[in-house]
Amino acid sequence: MSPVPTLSDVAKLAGVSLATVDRVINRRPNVRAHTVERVRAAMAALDYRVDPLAAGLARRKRYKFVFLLPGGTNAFMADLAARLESLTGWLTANRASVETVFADVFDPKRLVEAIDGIDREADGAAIVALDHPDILAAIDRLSGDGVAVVTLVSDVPKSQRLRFIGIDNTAAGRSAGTLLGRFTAGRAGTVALLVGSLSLRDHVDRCLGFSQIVERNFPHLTVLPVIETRDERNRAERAAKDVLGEHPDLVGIYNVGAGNVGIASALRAGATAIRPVVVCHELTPGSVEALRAGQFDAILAQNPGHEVRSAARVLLACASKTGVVEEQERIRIDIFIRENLPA
Amino acid sequence: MSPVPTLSDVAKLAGVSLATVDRVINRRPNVRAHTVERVRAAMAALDYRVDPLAAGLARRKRYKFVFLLPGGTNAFMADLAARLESLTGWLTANRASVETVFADVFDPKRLVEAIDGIDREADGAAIVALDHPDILAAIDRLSGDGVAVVTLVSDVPKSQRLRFIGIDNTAAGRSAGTLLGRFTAGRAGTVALLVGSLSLRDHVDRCLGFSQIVERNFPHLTVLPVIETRDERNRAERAAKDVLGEHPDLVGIYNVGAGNVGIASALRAGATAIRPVVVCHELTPGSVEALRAGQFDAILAQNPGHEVRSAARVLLACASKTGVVEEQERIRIDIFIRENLPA
DNA sequence: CTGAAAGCGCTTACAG
DNA sequence: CTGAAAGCGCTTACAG
Repeated sequence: MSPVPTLSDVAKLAGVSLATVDRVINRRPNVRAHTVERVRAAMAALDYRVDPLAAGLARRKRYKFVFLLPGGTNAFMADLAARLESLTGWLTANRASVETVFADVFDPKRLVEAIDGIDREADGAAIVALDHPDILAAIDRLSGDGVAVVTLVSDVPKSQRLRFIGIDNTAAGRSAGTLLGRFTAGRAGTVALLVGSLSLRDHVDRCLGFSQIVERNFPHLTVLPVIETRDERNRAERAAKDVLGEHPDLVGIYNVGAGNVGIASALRAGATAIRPVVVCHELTPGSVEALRAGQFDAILAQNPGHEVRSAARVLLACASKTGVVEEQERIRIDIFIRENLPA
Repeated sequence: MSPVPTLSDVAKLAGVSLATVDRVINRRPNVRAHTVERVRAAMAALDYRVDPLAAGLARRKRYKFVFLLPGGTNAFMADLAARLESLTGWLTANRASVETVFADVFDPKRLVEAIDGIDREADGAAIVALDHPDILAAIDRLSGDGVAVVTLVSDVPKSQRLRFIGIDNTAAGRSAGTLLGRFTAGRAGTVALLVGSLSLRDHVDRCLGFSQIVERNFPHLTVLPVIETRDERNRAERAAKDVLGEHPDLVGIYNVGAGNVGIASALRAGATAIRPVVVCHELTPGSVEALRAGQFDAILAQNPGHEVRSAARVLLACASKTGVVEEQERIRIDIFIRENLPA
């Protein structure tokens, strides 16, 4: 017997053929209970584990996955798409291909159409979704048709998705609250809260976490009513300008959604006595530049490269019935200040 | 031709045998320049890429790696060892095994012995090293004997190591300086700086980055002379107690090395009017508890799971001559506050 | 310098 | 319900 036991070793020990061992390992039907037992015992005795390389090679199948991402100009989403693009080499090496579809996330009808339009022959799909009943239903239809679904970045918790790949957004909001609160160093005043849309679950969760922390731990800060920017740069700029103009006691801005370039530009235009503390989300050229320039104070982030790799690994593991290294798939809430920005 | 081109497709197109194509792909000797050209052209025309599964299966070789970690009670290092342990499944699946060796990092002589003792038949080694001339020489001997070396956590920059897997420690020190400086919210006073040892490159680098930032950006803070703790819990506790007793104006503590449990306990014993801001390194049960309890304010961390996986992937890629996803191997400086602690 | 053949450890039809 | 044989896409001796 070789140093590492093989299928043949198991077959020999159990006194059956290779095909039968294969049936037991892969839980295929038509094996007598008694035979299953014998094979199981032999596997246990030898501490046998299948060789994924050999199994992958022998299985002729190639896998197909679909990634459904938001269209539009959102820099983070563009980054996500780019990371996915650069993952194709790895995917090909693992006998998989991916089709990327872009859809308008802000419009439930279109998103439903896009989900319903996903090829039912696909082995899996990763979807940046809106938490809306119609979307939930569409995801469940897709899943019911045998396509494994993971939600990416923004979750639809009650759907039949296999798993959510993204950060805990309530915790991210709480982190933003603590950083902003502490960085204001005791100054009293108002704080502006900008979001892309109140119909996006991740944005709402961040608002919740933020408000909780500020109310409890920083009573000298008053959070202004939420402003929606639709994740558009111009609207974010307008909102920041208004807020800077109308509230001379503004000590902080938390931008939950996109549009950071607009905020930086508003900050440049309307210089105040003491610059407000600014906390935002995602490493994009605009946000990084503002952090470097000292206009922003902290960036909360999720790693888009990690997210697409995680989605791909999870879908592949599901399709090929192999395991997942749980710890590796946990997406962390990254905190960046000027000093720990990646090179 | 299949949807994805294979070796046979290339061989057919180039009018040569499989073996010859294999020689060209793997840069084996004894192929006429002209033949090489023909094969290269065919590969390019078909956009051929080798199937790593098939190649891995056909190559009968199994890989052996050695991980050299510090012995002792350091909680982070114990975590690192545990993560490595739980990676064995993945390693086996990839035809690799690892031997873990523990050595005293604080003693150059012993460390040299340990490095010299590494099996020259091994395909690669990951070493948590001390940046010392004798260690450098030992690493270069190992590397010269054909064992690929990566340094882990602490680098020996001028050695022949393939790559360093860890964080930028100067940047980590700068991050600590900014967080501690901003969290003190303008209060003036002294700051204590504890390190494990000034002969550890990572510790010294952190001190450097920290001092730079504090001097430049927080002139109202005075950094006290560095205290060495040898990464021992009791010495750290003693140091913290002394500093708390002797400096009523202490506003901050930065612990560069291990021994966080000792510091937390000193903090509990010697209650001061305003608790000093505490920044430390690594997520360990003790540091996490202190952060949760509000005794510590921030933890800088490197992800030990990521680090051992990265080391394993890099060594495996080197041994099997396959590629590395650069972006995936970059170890980030994680910042944790109570709110973004992993679940 | 080049090629024919065996084999890596599985899975897949097909036959019984 | 079970097995014999072919084959997945490479690499490895061996022969010439």
